[in-house]
Amino acid sequence: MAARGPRQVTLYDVAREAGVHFTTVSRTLNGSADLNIRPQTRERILAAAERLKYRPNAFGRGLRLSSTHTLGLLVPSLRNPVYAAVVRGASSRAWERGYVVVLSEDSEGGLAAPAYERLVSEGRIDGLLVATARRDDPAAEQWLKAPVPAVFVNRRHRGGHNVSMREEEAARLAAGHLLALGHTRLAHIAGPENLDTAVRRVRGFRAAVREAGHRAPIVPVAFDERGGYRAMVELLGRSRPPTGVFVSNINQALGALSAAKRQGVAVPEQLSLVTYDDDALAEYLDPPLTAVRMPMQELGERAVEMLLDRIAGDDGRVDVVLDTPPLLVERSSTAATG
Amino acid sequence: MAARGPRQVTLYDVAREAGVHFTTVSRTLNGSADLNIRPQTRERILAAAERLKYRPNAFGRGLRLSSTHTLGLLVPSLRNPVYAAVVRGASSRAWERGYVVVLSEDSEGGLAAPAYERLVSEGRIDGLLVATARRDDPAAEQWLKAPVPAVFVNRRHRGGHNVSMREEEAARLAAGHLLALGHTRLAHIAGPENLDTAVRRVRGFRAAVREAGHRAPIVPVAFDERGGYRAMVELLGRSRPPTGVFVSNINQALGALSAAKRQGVAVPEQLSLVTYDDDALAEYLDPPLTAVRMPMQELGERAVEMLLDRIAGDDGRVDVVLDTPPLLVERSSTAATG
DNA sequence: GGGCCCAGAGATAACGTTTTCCCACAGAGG
DNA sequence: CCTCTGTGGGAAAACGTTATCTCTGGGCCC
Repeated sequence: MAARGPRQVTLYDVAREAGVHFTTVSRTLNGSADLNIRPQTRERILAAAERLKYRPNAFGRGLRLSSTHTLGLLVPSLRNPVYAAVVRGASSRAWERGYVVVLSEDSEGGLAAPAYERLVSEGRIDGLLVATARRDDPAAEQWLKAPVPAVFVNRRHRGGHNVSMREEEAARLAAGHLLALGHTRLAHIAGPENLDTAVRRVRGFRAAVREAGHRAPIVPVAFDERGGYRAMVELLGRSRPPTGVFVSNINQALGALSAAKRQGVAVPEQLSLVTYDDDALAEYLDPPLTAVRMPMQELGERAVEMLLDRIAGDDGRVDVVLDTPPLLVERSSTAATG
Repeated sequence: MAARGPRQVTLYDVAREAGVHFTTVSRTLNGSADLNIRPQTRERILAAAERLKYRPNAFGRGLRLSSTHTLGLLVPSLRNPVYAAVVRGASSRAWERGYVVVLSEDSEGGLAAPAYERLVSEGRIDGLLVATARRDDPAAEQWLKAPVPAVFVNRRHRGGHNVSMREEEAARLAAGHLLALGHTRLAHIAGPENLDTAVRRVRGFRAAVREAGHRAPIVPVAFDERGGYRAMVELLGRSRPPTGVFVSNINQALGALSAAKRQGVAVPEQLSLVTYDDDALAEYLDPPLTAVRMPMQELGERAVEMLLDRIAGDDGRVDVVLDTPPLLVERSSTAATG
């Protein structure tokens, strides 16, 4: 092995430098409750620690305290740019609190459960953020009675601790926008029916449409480009195709837009499109997509806070819904009916 | 705190169950070299471990072995879907090898260095994958002489261990495609000049164009939609605008395409566009983008392998270039010159 | 002046591993 | 009968922390 830098600085190194016992260093640095230390000694220790750039070894500390200062984060897919925002929010908030985040992607729906299983059974994490749970997921039940606390992100799980957003309202906002533009033949391209988050959007959309005295088809498909494409093809093939469509996810929106154009349907002239999930992406499509912006980064942050509370023993808040309201960002994919 | 499952199973638990000393369990499970153990005892131990689902505590083991079985991964931005593939490749390979990956995003160019600093100084990682280094990055130098080995991913750093792809060839492929279609007025929307990976693409593109007896402008901009947009506006504003453009990154391509359309330039009729980085995204744009597909997932996998070799003490391979050749995926954004 | 208390710090134990060393016992050989 | 050599496994130490318990002077009160 190539010669590398020196090994980590330990309490013993600092103690030697300061001329005290190593436990004294520990107590001083931790601001121990029964600290009876001469200011002068204290200064010497602090200076030594500073000079040597002492940082407590995470594994030594973890072993002693049986706390790892590490959180697990399970996300469905990193291909959805929106999850990048969740990851960012969670990582940065965790970082501020002295925690590290281990990410696990449930790309093809198989790795998350065993990955979690290993992280927990090896004692690597203090808690888990779950953004992947399906409604019928047996793994979710397992997480509930695991030795570490879990928080469901953007999912609501019975008996679990959840943090979510005002999704129904977001869907209402989108539907309301289309209705206000004079559209009466609406439709919703939804996510999988076993995803709580998708169901909530459906609920909001449906309620808004019904209140306006209309009915609208819901087409549930996978949360990706392909799903959106197929759903749009299906909708446009109907005898009375919709003139206003609310799409449940940005990847789907890309597919839906593509399908409309290939079928020769002009957006927004013949078809208005609103998408859930705002992202820089939406701005650069043709036409730029009207979108409902959701506080994804904040979602990640709050989830971490809730999890840290639970780790600290405070299980008080069970369901958190973010205050931040959905924001409709109007671009050029929606227009008044001719 | 809510009552949760029992604490972790330790060697002592297994030992009690099997009726032996706990160190005997450890040696048996690890297949220790000097294991002189009665087959019958061995079976009893294995069965007990199985029954109790024993998994060694990562921190106890880490402390003893001074190895964490954790790798750090620094990526520039998760918004680029291509990095999602790198993350996936690295995570899955690491997982197979019994390692865990800690992701750190260098979103606004500030967090990566301190994040790394903390991971290393707290003894949390055995090695680091760096996909963020700029050519002039002072942090990169620091990583070279750090107490843990680093591997640069998709970057080549002097004095470092690097794994990269056939990027020059990829750029040649793109340029060659445009030339073969009869284009003579080419241009390249490049990435930042202080990124090794961007420079290599420029080099390949420039060489191919020169060999064909032409000259072509290079416009270096940020690796995002906005950068691509501005670069395209600039190119189209020239007195002799290009008819064939090679874009260095999928996010840029989105911006470039958007700019062309807003300027009323038809793609591919008046302008052919090829992008580096293939992604499902490209398929659903209008028109679907011709792209050069690169083995991003394999890049992540190989980087992990190289890093694990280094951790094991094998510093043999210094520069790895993936064999997998770039693949031109022809779609509808390129066409022969009228 | 003797006991007491308190400041100021050292000593010890424990977290869960792995590794090295050691010990007991059996059978064999002299 | 005594040592010698394996065999099968126990004992101890160490990794770097933190929490608790203990020790040592010196000053104070009575």
